[in-house]
Amino acid sequence: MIMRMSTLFVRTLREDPTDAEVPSHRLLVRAGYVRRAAPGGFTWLPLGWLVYRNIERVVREEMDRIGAQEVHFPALLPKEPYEVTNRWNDYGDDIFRLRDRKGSDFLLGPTHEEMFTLLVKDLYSSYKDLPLWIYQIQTKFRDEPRPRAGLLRGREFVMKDSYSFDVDDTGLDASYAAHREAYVRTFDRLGLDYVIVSALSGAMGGSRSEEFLTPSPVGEDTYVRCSRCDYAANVEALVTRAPDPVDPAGVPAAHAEDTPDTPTIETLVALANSRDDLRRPDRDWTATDTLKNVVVKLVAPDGKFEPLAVGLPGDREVDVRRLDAVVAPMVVEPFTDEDFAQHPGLVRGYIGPAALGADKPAGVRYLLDPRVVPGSRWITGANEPGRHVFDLVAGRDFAADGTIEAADVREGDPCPRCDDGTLTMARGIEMGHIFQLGRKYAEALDLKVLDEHGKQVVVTMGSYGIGVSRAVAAIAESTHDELGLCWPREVAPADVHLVATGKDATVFDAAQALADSLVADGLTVLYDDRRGVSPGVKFKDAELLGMPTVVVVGKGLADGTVEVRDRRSGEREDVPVADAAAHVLRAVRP
RNA sequence: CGGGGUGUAGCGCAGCUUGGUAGCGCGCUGCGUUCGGGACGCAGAGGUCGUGGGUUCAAAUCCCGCCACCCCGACCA
Repeated sequence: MIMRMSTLFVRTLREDPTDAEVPSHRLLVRAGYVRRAAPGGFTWLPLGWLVYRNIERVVREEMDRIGAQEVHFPALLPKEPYEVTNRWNDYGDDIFRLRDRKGSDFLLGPTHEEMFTLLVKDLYSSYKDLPLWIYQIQTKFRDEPRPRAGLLRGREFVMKDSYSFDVDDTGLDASYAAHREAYVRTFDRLGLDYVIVSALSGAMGGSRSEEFLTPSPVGEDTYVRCSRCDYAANVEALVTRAPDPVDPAGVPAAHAEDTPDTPTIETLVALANSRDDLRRPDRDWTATDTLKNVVVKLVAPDGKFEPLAVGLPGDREVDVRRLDAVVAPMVVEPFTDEDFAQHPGLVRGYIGPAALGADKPAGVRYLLDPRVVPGSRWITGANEPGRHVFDLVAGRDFAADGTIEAADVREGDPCPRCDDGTLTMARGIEMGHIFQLGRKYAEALDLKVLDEHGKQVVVTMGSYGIGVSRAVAAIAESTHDELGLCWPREVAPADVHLVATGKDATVFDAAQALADSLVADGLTVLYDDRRGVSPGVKFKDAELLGMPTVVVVGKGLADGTVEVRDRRSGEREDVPVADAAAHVLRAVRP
């Protein structure tokens, strides 16, 4: 195929659009790949659509390779299946709901677990039919509170979502592994750098789950990696390494002390170190010795809420993102003055374990950070203004309703998997997510098959997503340079950008002949055949548009040569016209 | 949802304080010159000044509401 710059539906911009902040958004708009059409919605122009389709092709080929079969659902879906699984409510304001003329409720699909489950139920009823892997590449709709960063977070986007159906857990493991392999191959082919991290399954429910993240400063996910082993996790899914339980023998009985004007950890520690009767003989008290109890409100999708107390070492903060991820679909809100007024048992600034727990009068569920192990010794609130308890021992003096992962994660924290590794943090763009759903949807929607003994068994499922439209931006993000876009060969809109410079007709004749020859070899060519456009403009455009190989036919033609450039490395080489086609072919298909 | 900023031609911006003919650069059209790193001259086309209301003889400009975009926070595959 040949595309001519003189007729191509594109307009490159000399200056950056002001509403675009992240590089991929800026460059995709500047280079004429996409245009914003709606809040969180983009129009694909020819070059952008070519990249999009290339990515889609790679994704499709790798799904087909493992034996997944492509289907296609409507985007406009009925409410009922989503009511059965409760997601009509659990998704909250994130789904687009609409009503038809008869008053029936519909939604624009944010994801399709329910529909896939019902489709399989509709057609299959025997273990002999399983495993089954089906997928679609479909536009999804989510009413994001704040679309941002161009294609990276829109309200309308394209996702490849696939679903596996197995009769037992062993089968699910195999399906999961097959998809994981397919994703590895897909992202390798797309030329994306990626990290596979442990993840939470969030609103989807289920157990094992991993995300494919492309490291990027503009990414919205934070992940950790171990400095020694291969542990990697989204911070939301990080499991804290708990210290070993300690023997509390020798710790004095708990005793409450007057600690006036110590509403914060800092003031408490300072006071404890400044008073002879409270000072530790062996060392100073630190924030790590204190047990901070933070109360928040958990709000359910239906608006009902309950208080939750989180107990954690005083040097840690509650990370709302982590807490939120753990309590989904409930959301975390601050515990306000009015809320404290409703719970007189909770003394702001001096809350202690004695008042907390589902079984206590206040009835506040109490969950502990994993670092608060049995036998550990704490300074904490005495539930009276200006008083704290010392030498309160976990397990001996107080208990909680369980543990929770809600404390902030820091660089240098110990690795939860190996003994001497520490964690480093980075940001990434979520490109893919694979998880084992288990039987949640099959149970809710009653998807069962007969096993070999003639018994009804609930099917177990996996769900696997790739952000196809997001990948366009993610690849642009991770491959561009200061000159413009810089596509990997597999996804570039054309193999070769052929630039003819000057006004000499023989140059254009030679360029046309070379273009024809390359096309005959099966390459796609973007040919800058514009007359009267100065060479500088054409070179700048070629760099901005980002085809991997640029061929310049111009002044060298007098000596019988053309120039072949590699967009990424910037290397240039003059080659005889007669060898040009073969040379380019080798560059494109090494 | 809270705080801040911005909406004027396809893109980037000035004009608003102090109300009175809507401007500049790029891009676009025509003619001529130029032709390997975003050329030049001349002549043009193109704008409900985000939107709805208000004040006024008169509103891009002043006042109020709404919408959109960007940033920070909150929230979010």
